[in-house]
Amino acid sequence: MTARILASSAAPVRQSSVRAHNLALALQTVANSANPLSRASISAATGLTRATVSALVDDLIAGGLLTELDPPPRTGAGRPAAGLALASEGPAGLGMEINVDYLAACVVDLGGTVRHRLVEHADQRLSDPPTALGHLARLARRARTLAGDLRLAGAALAVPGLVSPDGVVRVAPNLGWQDVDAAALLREQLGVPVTVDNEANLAALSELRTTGGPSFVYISGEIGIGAGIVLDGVLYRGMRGWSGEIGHLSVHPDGPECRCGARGCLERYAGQEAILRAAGVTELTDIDATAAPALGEAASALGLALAGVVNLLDVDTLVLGGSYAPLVPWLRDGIAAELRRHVLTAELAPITLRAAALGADAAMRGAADAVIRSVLEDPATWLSGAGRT
Amino acid sequence: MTARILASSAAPVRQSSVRAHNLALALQTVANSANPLSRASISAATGLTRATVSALVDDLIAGGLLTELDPPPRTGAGRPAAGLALASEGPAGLGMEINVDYLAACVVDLGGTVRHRLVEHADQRLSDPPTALGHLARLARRARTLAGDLRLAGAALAVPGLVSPDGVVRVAPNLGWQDVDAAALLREQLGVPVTVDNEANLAALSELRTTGGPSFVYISGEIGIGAGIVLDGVLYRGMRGWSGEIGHLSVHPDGPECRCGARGCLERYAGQEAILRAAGVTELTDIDATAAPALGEAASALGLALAGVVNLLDVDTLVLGGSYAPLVPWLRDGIAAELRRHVLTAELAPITLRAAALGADAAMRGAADAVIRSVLEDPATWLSGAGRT
DNA sequence: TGCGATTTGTTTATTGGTTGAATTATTTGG
DNA sequence: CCAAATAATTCAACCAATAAACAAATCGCA
Repeated sequence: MTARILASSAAPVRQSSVRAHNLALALQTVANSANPLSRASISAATGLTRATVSALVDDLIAGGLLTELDPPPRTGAGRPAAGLALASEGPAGLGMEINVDYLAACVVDLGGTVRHRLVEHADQRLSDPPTALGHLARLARRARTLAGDLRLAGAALAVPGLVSPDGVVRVAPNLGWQDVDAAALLREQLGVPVTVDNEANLAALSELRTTGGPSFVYISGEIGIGAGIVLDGVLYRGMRGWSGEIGHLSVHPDGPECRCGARGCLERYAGQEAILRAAGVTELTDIDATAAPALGEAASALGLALAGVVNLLDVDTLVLGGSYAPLVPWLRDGIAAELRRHVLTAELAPITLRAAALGADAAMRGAADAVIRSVLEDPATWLSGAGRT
Repeated sequence: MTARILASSAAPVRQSSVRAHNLALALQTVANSANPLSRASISAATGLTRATVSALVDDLIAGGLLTELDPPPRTGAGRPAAGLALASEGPAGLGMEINVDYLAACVVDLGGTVRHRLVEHADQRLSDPPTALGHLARLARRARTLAGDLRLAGAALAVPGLVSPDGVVRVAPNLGWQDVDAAALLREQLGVPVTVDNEANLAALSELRTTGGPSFVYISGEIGIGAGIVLDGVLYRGMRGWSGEIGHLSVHPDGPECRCGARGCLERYAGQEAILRAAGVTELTDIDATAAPALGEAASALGLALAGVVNLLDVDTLVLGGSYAPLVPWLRDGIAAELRRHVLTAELAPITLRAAALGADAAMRGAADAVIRSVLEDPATWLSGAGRT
């Protein structure tokens, strides 16, 4: 998690941006530490003066982003340090997800703790977008109340589809949606700023928080197949927010026809439906070691596609998430074999292939994370009072 | 070209970094303008005060990065503006390239003008790395002298192979090189800092300077096939500098065997050798409209691979360079057809497919550009006197 | 020819923010 | 109970940007 506030663009830098950057730096130093930090250790870690850190921390405490812990952990001689930690009663993030057969919402505090979580199973293909989003908003409000009415810094929604940067769902095939302004609809009902993003992108973000290396690709195996791309610690969304659409990479150009019109797409071999059919079961949870050999074709199709991803992006880690996560034991060898065969640099450096840390909640958690991440990356805006609820 | 100086990392920001950023901002504003700018127009373009801009410009002129033009372009009433332009006698970049059958070097000034250019045709597969680099260094020194002994900000070398960030050529199959510390060898002989990069990466950089949109992928068709990835105006090199290795993407998993050991790699269909064979000629320049139909297989293989790239990265532009550039008229339709078929978002937004602006010099020019780009992005370091020659 | 309008560029006092050194606060060890 | 050690705060100095006033150079029009 790097501070990028001054980075962005061709904007001039004034002194206030310096403060904004350093506030973010101090805050993130605390956020990235497992245990409470003292002002002195923040100073040591960042290179800022103790005087500066004190001033920054004062602002952060006054703004409700940090709290001073009463029982400071003490060692050796000298005045004991005051422990600093992210304020659990500070601004929280509301994460939501809508998918084919459920709605979900959760409230996550600054420290990353899930304060409340609600899931409602219901087939969303039947309801129209405003109704579905109305249900979701109600669920979210309930979650918020049950979490103790924390102030919200914002909300984010994970959607299985293509989303424009302005929060409009351009197309979500499995929901039957097209050009739905989900951000505006939810904003109206929740009264906080709402961002909308593809589920794979947000799931990748959650992975970044929990165990992420700087660069990896998260493969989300749901009904479709998507990928969230994290490069140098930053989620890459693409020019229009449509990156990571790997479900229709061509695996066998002369293979069976796909619903997208092309032939031999990855989804035909490694989509949820294809995997269930190959294993001869109707539920993913029914798959066990005896069904594993049947997954060989899915694994090598995935491996072929992922080899292409690694060749193109030079990432050293692939994370299998969504419905792939529990199947990793049966998929790993088949994927790894294709990676060895097709990745040019496989001999120069190993590729890590692992299951996602979070399960089905990944996208929703990533949505909440995206909100608190925005606060951690730009505390100055929060402190100035803009966007408080 | 965006200023990223304060961006980078978890570094504290002091006042001097503010100055560094704003120096870069002012300088780049001039660099990105087609005609000379006044201090006032820099102020208007950046949002910085006229007073601040004056101070910045004074520093930049004193440091030899900008010059004041004597005949200022005048319009309307008011005190005439003093024209500011990049100093053509300021620090220059030395760009070098080594490839299978030639060595090349050029000197490019701050404004992007090629001041001198030398190419020496010779088969490099016969000579060992130190000898080849010695030849190259001599060529570079001659180019430097013939360009009028400009001060150099640095040098960069384009290599057809995998290069580590520290400038070591890990493997360059067509040169027969392995683990060659090209940066150190050249540094010793040239007396300036040397960076080394993959030829496709640097060619992409040259394209960014000349006509680049913010995000595109440059496909370099040489003996092998590589890609340079530019995302949001920044060259993405990958975790270890090995991004863009698309030559061995799998097109037909059951296709003919490739020298890499796998089957049906892109290179087998669209590599230089495959294209010559398909067209039934021995020189690329012999290809004309009559040979065009024979390129259908190459085009669709390329299209298939590039469709995957677009699906993954969501870029809106593909630039065909190297030996592909002159073939674009015969390749375009075949590639576009596959893109239409396989790119999910093709209906939502068009994909631009075009030939590279620069020809065979692209990589060498990109190398020189990389050097002057480093000055434009961080003028403060140059002004402070570090790295002057 | 001369004078006001206009635009460019510089000067000066002010402000915001970091720094470094000195100072205060609070503990451990002898 | 005092010295050593470490944490945190205070305060003068400094750096860089800002705003506003000022100087410079030209045009337009009488």
